[in-house]
Amino acid sequence: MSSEISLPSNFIRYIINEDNETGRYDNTVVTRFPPEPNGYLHIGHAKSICLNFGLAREYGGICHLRFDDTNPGREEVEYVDAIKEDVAWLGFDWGRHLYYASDHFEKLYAYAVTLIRMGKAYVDHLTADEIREYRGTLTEPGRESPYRSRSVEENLGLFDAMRNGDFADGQCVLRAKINMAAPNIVMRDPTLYRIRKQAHHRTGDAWCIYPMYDFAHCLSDSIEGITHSICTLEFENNRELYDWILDTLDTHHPRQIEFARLNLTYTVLSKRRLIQLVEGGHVSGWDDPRMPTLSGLRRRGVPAAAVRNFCERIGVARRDSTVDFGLFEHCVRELLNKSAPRVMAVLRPLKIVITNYPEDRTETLPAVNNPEDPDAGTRDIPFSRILYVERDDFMLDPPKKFFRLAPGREVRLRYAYFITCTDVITDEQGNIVELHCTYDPETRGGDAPDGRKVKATLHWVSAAHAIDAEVRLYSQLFFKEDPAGDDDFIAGMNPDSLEILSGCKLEPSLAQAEPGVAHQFERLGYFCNDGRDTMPDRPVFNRIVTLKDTWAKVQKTQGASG
RNA sequence: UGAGGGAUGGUCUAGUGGCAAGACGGCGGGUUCUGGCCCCGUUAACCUAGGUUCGAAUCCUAGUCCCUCAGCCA
Repeated sequence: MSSEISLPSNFIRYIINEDNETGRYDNTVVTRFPPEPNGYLHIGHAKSICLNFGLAREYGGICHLRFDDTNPGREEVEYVDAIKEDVAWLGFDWGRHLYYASDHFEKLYAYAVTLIRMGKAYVDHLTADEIREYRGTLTEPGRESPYRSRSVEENLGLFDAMRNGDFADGQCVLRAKINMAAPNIVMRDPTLYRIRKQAHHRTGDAWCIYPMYDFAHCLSDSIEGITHSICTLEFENNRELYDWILDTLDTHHPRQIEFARLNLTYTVLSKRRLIQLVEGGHVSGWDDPRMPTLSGLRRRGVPAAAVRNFCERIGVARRDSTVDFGLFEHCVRELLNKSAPRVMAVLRPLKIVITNYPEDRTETLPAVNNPEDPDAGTRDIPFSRILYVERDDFMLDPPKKFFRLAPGREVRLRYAYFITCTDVITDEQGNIVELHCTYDPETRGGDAPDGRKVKATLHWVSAAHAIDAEVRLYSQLFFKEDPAGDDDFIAGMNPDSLEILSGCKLEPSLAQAEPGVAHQFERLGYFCNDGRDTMPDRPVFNRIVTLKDTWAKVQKTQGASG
């Protein structure tokens, strides 16, 4: 933890510091990450996870993982398991502090009974539609339910009957008795319990009434001894009810603090839209490498540390904001540049024959594994007469700033020799099928004894030794910066977000590449073996992120001006 | 137009009455056996109008714009 750079503060730390100064929570910090197990975690959740676990660690406190499982109709163990896996992958440990709101059901029920006894809650037989009508509008007060003045005894009996299953779904609910004219609509006698005759993934058939979020969340926080209950901005209006319930019940009262959720350019982060992508078959699943889900990022090859760094960089505030996706890519590159071993791979092969190199000869040449990490050592790569280079690295009629291979031009093959292009072989249609080059034996290893310079260094692979692979190139799923702003956001999808390349040529060392471990394909980007689709005879690699490409930028401006 | 929030370079975030700072991006340069990394330089902001103050991004007043809320979802 000593390697941490000092970060700018944020408003939450101010609040905690203040609480520590006044001794409000006895100088302890207990936070929690409270996902509902009804979907997969995405990078927006990562912000919350890093915040909650990070603050707890920073202040010497603890952070609970609590599943907010109060709605049996939409929650499943599959999601519970996936969420645990994702949080652990991100690098956080909840230790023995794993909870479920459903753990607290019995206590929650007792609290509800207490509320009834205090005359602060009642069983309402209005239908859902009627409750909506009675609620009023943003500008008009609501009306009181005719069932609002039932006696405590009657309410006690009715609530007991609700629990016993004497009523059908929707027949009645338990409501808090607060104020139907409250300017904050959340306070107009909110529903506390509803009837759901459905099996719950943990409590089975033990219950047929389930607490609503507003009731379960504050009390779960209270029961678990949470001090700072950090949530997103849309719960701001609910804070008044959070406080009301805990004040009325006069029990441990955590402080709810809201922050702005993460938005990212060119991506959607709402659960609803993510589900649409999966169920509509627009992606291959929750862990499609183009998805902003943690499982997608993991499969793509993004290191957890890069996600954590990103979450630190973006900060925490109360204003709505949209982070440039470029910042995320920067964090991924920054980390991978330091850690990823370098290899050579040719994605779009162009055959090269070194005409003055002996046909039966093969030699091995040492290559640096990671210039950023001297301890990474070197490896040997085979060189022979027939090679592949990248098609993009040759141009018949190169423009001004193109430094790579062209007829008559000399370039360096990385860690190998200088070569000069002597002939361009084309087919009947005029397509370039191969290049003939000569090499300078004096330049072995990549330096010319006479000190002559060359403007480009190309990556290459020996044809006879290359591994064939499929490589998947990913780019943004959406064209628009704000895809969610469209009614039909599916129409805004980028049809070329996945490009599959086959017949790619990899250097032999990649035969041992472990799934999910990133390598830099020199001059191209960071890639990793896809653990799911790789077959023994057909490796599949995912592109995690490209390298920055100033040549592409030059090309773009040249294209724009001419 | 009820209530609750929010407005600082293109983007994100600091600032808590005393020189508006950092990161990403952009632009220019250096270095380089990766057009990568690294290094140097540069660009560019306090929503508006008043007020308090020696001094205001910060405090006060008024306004403008944006977000959230009318689930038996969370």
